[in-house]
Amino acid sequence: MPGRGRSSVFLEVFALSQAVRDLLLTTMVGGPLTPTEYAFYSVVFEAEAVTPTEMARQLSVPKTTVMEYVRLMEERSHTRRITNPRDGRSYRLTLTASGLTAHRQAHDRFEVAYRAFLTAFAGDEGKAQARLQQLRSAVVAAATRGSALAPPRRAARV
Amino acid sequence: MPGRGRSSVFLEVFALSQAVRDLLLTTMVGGPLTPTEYAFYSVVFEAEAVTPTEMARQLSVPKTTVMEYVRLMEERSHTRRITNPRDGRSYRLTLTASGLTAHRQAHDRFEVAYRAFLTAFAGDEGKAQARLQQLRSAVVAAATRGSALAPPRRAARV
DNA sequence: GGAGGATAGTACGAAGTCGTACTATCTGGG
DNA sequence: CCCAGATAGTACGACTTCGTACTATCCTCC
Repeated sequence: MPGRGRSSVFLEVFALSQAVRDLLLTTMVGGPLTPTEYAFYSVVFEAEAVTPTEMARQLSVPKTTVMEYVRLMEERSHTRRITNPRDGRSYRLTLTASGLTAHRQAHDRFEVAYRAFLTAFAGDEGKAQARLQQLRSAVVAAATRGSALAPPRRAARV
Repeated sequence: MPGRGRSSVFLEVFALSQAVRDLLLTTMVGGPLTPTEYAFYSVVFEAEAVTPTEMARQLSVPKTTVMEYVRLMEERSHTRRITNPRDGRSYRLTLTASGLTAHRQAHDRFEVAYRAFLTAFAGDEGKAQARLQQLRSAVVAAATRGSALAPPRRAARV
């Protein structure tokens, strides 16, 4: 019998992400971007130009969610599409001038929260980030193997 | 100028939580509980008896979200209220027999995913969990200080 | 070089999650 | 004892996020 288990890494990840969300919400309120929006803008910003699918991969988020934010960014004229001559299905996104401005302004607020966090965190930021990436790699690997073995969502008959 | 920043711990936390969510969704589908439901059930299970507010604190989740899950659990008769003679506003929750059964069944599926993760993760589970808790503590601390200084949501005039 | 399967993006509707505002109860000081 | 402020839970509506199903384009190998 499980008894009073020591919980799990996954439960702690869940709680951690909620805490981050909460912190950023209170800090970034009043700015041009919500925390989640800022995350998507940042991916476009750092990559210079990305496809929606690539964004989904980098954030481990479903495509449909990405598309919702793409829609939002375009509605604000914060992003522009670059057609990909190599692939007619796809396109790449970049931030427009106003998109860059919004990102920078949001970044300033983000930095306030982030610095408060770093102050409270007695540890190596780089190491922490590396460990998180390691965890995610393992989770993604587990998901990949799992879906390779168990997934027949629709039945994969021979 | 930020250039192509190395991203941040927060962005990685976001991506990690999404990856976990994705893994658990595919693994726990077909079971009695969704991954998030399982999280809430687990808190009640491990604590024997908890108040909604305590659940919110443990998971860093808003009270309203907790209440939605409490409603769900009660609708299924998976939980029971224990009135608190000390505090008439509050009550504590415990899992009923059927609630325990659902939790155990969901737990079995959860374990499959969790073991797949542990296999892929070449590291110390306990340490990883401890580091995550450390991160959360820092985030919560930053949020607390922040709200103590900046928050006047309504204006805190003297 | 054409058919079959995979992949990129889209449309649409539904479920999950949450913020705001409110009521009831508790607690501490006058 | 009672008032003021704080805290526990609730009601309600809105926004976020997502799953499913679909179309268009690409790839590959016969």
